[in-house]
Amino acid sequence: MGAVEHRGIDEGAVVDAAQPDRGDREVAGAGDAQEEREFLAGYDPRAFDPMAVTVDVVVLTLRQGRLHVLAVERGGPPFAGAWALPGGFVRAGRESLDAAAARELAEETGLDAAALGRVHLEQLGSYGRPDRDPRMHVVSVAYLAFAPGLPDARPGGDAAGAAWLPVEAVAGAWQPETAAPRPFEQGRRTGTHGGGTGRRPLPSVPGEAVLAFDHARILADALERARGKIEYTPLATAFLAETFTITELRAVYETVWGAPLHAGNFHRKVLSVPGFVESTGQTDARPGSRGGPRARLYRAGDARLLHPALLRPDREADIR
Amino acid sequence: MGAVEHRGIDEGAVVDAAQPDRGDREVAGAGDAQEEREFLAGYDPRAFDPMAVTVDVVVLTLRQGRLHVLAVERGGPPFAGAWALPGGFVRAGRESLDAAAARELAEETGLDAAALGRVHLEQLGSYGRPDRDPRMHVVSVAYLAFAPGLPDARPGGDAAGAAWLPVEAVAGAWQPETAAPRPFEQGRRTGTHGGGTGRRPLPSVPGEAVLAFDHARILADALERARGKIEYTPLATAFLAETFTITELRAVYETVWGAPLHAGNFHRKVLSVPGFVESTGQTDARPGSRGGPRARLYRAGDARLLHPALLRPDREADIR
DNA sequence: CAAATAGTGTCTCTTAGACATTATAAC
DNA sequence: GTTATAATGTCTAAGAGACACTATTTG
Repeated sequence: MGAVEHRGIDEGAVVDAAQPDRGDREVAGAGDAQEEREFLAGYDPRAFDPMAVTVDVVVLTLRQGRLHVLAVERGGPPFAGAWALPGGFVRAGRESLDAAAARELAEETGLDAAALGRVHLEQLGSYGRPDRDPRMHVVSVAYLAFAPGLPDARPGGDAAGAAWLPVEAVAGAWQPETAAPRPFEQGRRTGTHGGGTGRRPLPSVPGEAVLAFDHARILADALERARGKIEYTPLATAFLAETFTITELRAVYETVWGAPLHAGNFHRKVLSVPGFVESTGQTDARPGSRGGPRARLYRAGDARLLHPALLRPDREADIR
Repeated sequence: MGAVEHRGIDEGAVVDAAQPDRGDREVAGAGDAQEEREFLAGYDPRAFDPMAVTVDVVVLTLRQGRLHVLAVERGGPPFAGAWALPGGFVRAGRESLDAAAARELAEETGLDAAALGRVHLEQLGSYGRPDRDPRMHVVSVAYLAFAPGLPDARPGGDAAGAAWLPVEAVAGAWQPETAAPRPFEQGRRTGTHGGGTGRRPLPSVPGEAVLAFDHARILADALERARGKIEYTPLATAFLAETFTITELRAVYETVWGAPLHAGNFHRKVLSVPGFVESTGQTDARPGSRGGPRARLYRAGDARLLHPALLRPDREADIR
């Protein structure tokens, strides 16, 4: 993704010689249009191989100038004791995917409705390799959340523990081995991450947290989405309190992108994009600890897209 | 999605006062890490409310200078006789989501592996409102495909018919009522499209095709994704044959974006972006029917991202 | 010949980015 | 005073877009 999106890659691949083998189809009978009621009355939802649907949420926040992800310690098998993304099964027939993600987010963060109202939550993508969970075929719909500074994590639900992990300390997340777009799922499985076997991932560099299932892959995709998203939306403000300084906003970009930005140019750019931030007229109560004038305070503007977008530095290198 | 993604909006919302009610959690027992094997042996996948997972594919192509989407006529209930996106149930335990989408694509288009290799296929997003399918809670993982000119559609699988529908002729797809980002699913249901009740959608403007389920919403999201995707990737070439002229490429952009582009500037821009197209040294065998020089032929280059990206005209208007 | 199209050249305006400068505060 | 930071100004290069122009083909 380039300047104007010079934006993150969502996901993409070319079909590599799909092999359409015949199989079961679901729609039973060929009743008339009128008699759908009868059809539905006799419909047996358990006639298929069972599948489960979960939501997993990648909650990102900034703590001490570093990007952190919320992780839970699994209290039961599979992967008992391992770190995982917070998530859980969707309640069949009772909630939508978005509602399930919002519920998991609320449960695991322990935030009240007011605080949750400032959290950005969006769907990231779905992950459905048959072997990604050893119990059964589980399709996980991953969500991505941007949260402002939050209190220490506390276990919610069945989790044995919860913690904010620095994303650089998660194996395979910050710098995924594959700079290339994700290879088509059904094809080659040469990559090492993703826990493709459903077994516990192999130990990695000491000090690095290893995530259960394919959650390292999900986190890597989430980080790439986040990097792209703040280019063309004002969602970097979702990492900050209701009012913030331009310097704090710049710190968000520098942390998420992992690259320093020019303070002066960034400042002018942010103020020039319509609707990105609006002035509060206030100045920061706690001035810089090492001198300097009090910074002005801003709040998020009403724009939902940045135009022109911000440009991530040094994109030429990884274009191809 | 902006310039560099001035790119399409993927999806996003703010959690509006989620209501976390307690409920069943899935992970049974709290066995030791060592005994996962025993746990799995006694694991009953049917212990949950049943859910089904389908894939639906939005196959876009250009025919006679208009954007078309592949649709099938449903052969059985629900929505028997109505148009729908091609798709079907994922084979539990036997295929990944990507594989299921590729299989459906192959079945419904009838293309061979060679032709499929030129089709771009990517995951679009998942749709999981509990009432989107009257049979049961069905989560649909939607995929988006860009295909070059294809033969007439023919029914595959259980479909009663298949056709390429001009997207402007599909109710609620080309210009969705909500210019705003999709409202959070669990919240307000004021919109008219999506077939939220699970019943057959209400009749719309005569001559407009009405899609079953929430497929109009999926198609609308797919079109927005497509509009953004061709800004920062060279995937517009996926709509064309292996070799093409710059004018043909421009027609793709004009059709997908629904806006005319300046021929001269577009030409220079395309040739200036590294890796977008590469020359074949050939010229078009069939020159323009109304005069003019023979156009040079190009093929897709090796870039996966365009840098700098192409800019969609007139984005200022719909920023907020 | 006229008309239409492919491809290139020229100019202007906007923007990104490098860098300098001024102002304000802590020490 | 020195040092650090906030905020603004200046300059250059690149790119977008408007427009003009030439070349090549059909009829």
